[in-house]
Amino acid sequence: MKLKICIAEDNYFLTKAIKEKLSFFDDITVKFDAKNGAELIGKLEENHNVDVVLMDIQMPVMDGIKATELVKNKYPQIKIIMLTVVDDDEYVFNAIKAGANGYLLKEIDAEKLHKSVLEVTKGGAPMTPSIALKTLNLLRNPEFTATINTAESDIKLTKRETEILIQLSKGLNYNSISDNLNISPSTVRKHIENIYKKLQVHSKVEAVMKAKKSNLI
Amino acid sequence: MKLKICIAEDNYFLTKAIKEKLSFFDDITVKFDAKNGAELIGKLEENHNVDVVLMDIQMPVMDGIKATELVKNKYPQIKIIMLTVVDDDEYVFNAIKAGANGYLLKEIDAEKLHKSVLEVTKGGAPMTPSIALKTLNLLRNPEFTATINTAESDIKLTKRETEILIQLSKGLNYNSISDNLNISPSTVRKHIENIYKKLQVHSKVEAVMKAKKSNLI
DNA sequence: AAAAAAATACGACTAATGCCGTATTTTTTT
DNA sequence: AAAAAAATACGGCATTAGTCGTATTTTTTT
Repeated sequence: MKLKICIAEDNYFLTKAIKEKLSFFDDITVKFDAKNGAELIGKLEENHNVDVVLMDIQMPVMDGIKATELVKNKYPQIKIIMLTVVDDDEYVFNAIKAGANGYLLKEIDAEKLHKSVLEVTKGGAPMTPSIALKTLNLLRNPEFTATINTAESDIKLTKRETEILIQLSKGLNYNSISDNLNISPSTVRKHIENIYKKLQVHSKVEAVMKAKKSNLI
Repeated sequence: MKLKICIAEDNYFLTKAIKEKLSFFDDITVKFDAKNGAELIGKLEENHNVDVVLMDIQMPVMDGIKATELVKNKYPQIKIIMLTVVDDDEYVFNAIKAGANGYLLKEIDAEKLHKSVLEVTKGGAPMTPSIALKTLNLLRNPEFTATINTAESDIKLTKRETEILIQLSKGLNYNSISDNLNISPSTVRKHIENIYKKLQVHSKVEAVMKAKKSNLI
C-alpha cells in the first residue's frame, strides 16, 4: 500500500516543488497540503489517515514547531519530517523536543527525500549530515540544550579558525596544534590572534568558553 | 590524495573483513590497524598522519570509548567512526561524549561504509538510522543524559579549589583571581598547581574542560 | 581578470604560565 | 590534644602565551 503523506508549507512554489520531487515514486502519494500549522491541524481533524507529514518550520499563523507538538500529541503514530532552509541550532533542538522524527534541508534531492520518507516510516531518523552533526554537538553540550541562546551573534569564524579553536579546547599548545594541522607555529599564533580579535577575548580559556557559549565549536 | 584510515578492532577476521570492504575503493587506503585502544595510541604516536579511525567499541586492554577520548584530546582533527554490533543506549551516548564523529553498526555494507568515511571527513556525522534515532531520543530525554556519569571521577576538590576553577573558567589570570579572592598571587598559583595534580592536567583550558566534563564546576 | 578573503609565515618583545621546592598558619577531623 | 587537611605564601626558572608589525601565497568571490 502506498505511503500517505501530506505537506505543510506556506510557500506555494515549494509545495509544488516537493510534490514534483515525489511524483517520480509510485510508493508515495501526497494526500493533501496545508499552508500553515493551523490549517494542517484542521485538515488532520477531518482525515488523519496519514503516514508522514513534511513540515516547514517557518510558517505564519502557526509555525512547524508548535504544529509538530500538537500533531504528535494527538496522533503519535504520524511521522514528522521537518524541512528547513537553515540548520539553525535552536530550530533543530526545538523541533526534536517537539517530537520531530527527521530533519532535512529543503535543498534535498528527490531520491534522498524519497529514501528519508521510507526510512522514517521504518522507525529511523533521517537527517542531513550537517544536522546529524548538530544533534551530536547538542548531546555533547547538555548545558547549552537547557538554555537555548536566542541572541544570534554574528561572529563568523573561518574553517581554519574553527579547527584551531577545537584544538585549543583540548588544551593543546601552539606547537602541538601546528603539528596536528601541518602548519607552522607562527601561523597558528596568527590564527589565534585573529580569533581573539573576532571574539574580543585575550586568552585561550576565554576564547574556548565564548565559542562554546556561542555554539561556534 | 587518498584518505588515510586505520582500524582498531580486536577480532582479526573483522579487521580483514573491513579491509576487504574498503579495498574496492581507490580513494581510501588503510595505513595500519591495531588490536586494541592501547596499541592504536602507540601507533598514532609514531605516525598520526591519519584522517579517519574506524574504532571498535568493545576491545580488551583499552576499549574504544577510552581510546576515542585519548585520540580526540591529542589529535582533534582525526575523525573517529565507532563500529559496534549493538546500538546500546549507553554505548552510543558515551561514544558521543567521548567525541566520536560517527556511529555505525558492523553489519554495514561496503558502499555505505565508504560513503560514511567520505562524509565524516567533510564534517558530517554518519550514523545508521537506528542510531540516529537514539540520538534524538537522548536529546528528548535530557534527564537521562544528565545523570549518566555518576560512576567515574572520585576527584575531590576543596572549596577554595572550586572557587578558583570557576575564576579560571572565566579566563581570569593569576593577578585578577588573587585580587578577587583577596589572597596573594603566589597562593593562587599554588592552588592551581594542586588542582592540576588532582585533575592530572597541565593547563588552564584542560583543567576547565575536565572540570566541566566531570561536573566539578 | 580583478578584487577580496583566507591561509600562510617570521621576528621581536613583554607578560603570563607551569613546575619545582619549601614553609607557616588556619581549620577540620579524629 | 594530636593529627590531618586545607589555605596561605615566596622565589626561581624555563616555557608558553599574547600582541605588535609586516608580507607572501592561495583560494574564493565578484
